[in-house]
Amino acid sequence: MKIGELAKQVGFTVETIRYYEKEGVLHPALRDPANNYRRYDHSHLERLIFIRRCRTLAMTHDEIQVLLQARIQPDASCETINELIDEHIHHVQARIAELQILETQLIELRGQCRAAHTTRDCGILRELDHPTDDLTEPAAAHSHVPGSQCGTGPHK
Amino acid sequence: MKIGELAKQVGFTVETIRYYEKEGVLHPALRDPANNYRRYDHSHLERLIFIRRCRTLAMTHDEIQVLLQARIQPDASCETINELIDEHIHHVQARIAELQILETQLIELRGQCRAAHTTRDCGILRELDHPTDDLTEPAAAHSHVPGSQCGTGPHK
DNA sequence: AAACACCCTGAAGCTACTTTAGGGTCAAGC
DNA sequence: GCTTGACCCTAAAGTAGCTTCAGGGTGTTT
Repeated sequence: MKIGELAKQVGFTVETIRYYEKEGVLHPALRDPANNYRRYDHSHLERLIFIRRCRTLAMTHDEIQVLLQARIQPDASCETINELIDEHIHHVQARIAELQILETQLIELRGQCRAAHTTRDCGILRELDHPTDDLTEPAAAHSHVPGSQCGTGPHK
Repeated sequence: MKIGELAKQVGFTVETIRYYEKEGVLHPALRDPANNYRRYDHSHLERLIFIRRCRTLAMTHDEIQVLLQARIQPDASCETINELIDEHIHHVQARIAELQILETQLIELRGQCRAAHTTRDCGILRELDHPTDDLTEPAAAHSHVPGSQCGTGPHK
């Protein structure tokens, strides 16, 4: 199977798959001696599906590496895995909580200016200029689950 | 006021303030001719507090630039501002919804392995290996409010 | 005069990719 | 046999919003 075919089957772009190889998340493919094209088999496909599932669950490459490592040690305890998932759930929950606070603040801010008039009289700007509540930490500061401005592009 | 003093007052690091100047978010400071140190006055402080408030609300630098621009055109309509905030609220809400789906999926996954045993029998790994539900898009794909792996470091 | 806190610059690192630039391969159609 | 278009390759730079590093000057205190 060539890389384009594999990409189609797992729902990554060709570039992403090559990137994964470079980063060591995916084992290097064998090359066709005739043209240097990468050749993939079923094991690559399985591994990529695994990786895709993990990314869908918003795990980092580090976390995925831990899981992939565990996967090839069938006799080891799976406690590490359970802990990893638990921690990850906590990250996600923390991020949700942060964003909900953010949502509340934004809605309140929006309420400062219901009708459109000049910026001079805009309650939103006024509020941003002279915060009534204290300067809290930026919302995205401490979670590994991101805050508000990173993942712009699509995956395919 | 020197940069360290300013940093302390607004809650950014010195490096962040220098970065903002380089990026054009903050106007360049005057320099002390004796030692080339940056000198700040009250207007810089106000502007930085404004920026900090916006970042706390998880706005991008582009969004902040729009607001800063509006702030110096007191006779213009503030409709742009209202729309910007509305859109931003939608981004945040979309992100929350995505993360809540993610949370559900993770908790269900976690439920596949309640007791610690060998990885061979770990329900979590089994589930990741052979996804029962279809391969959906990664959770962070389409929102400008990030998904799960960007904002690692603290702000101060 | 040494120690230490503070200031400066420019460049690289971070995450997980995407985009760009420049070029080779292969099958089909004229 | 030659072009067209789909596919493959690499290396490097760009994305967002900083942080960290390397290397060096300034200023106050002891």
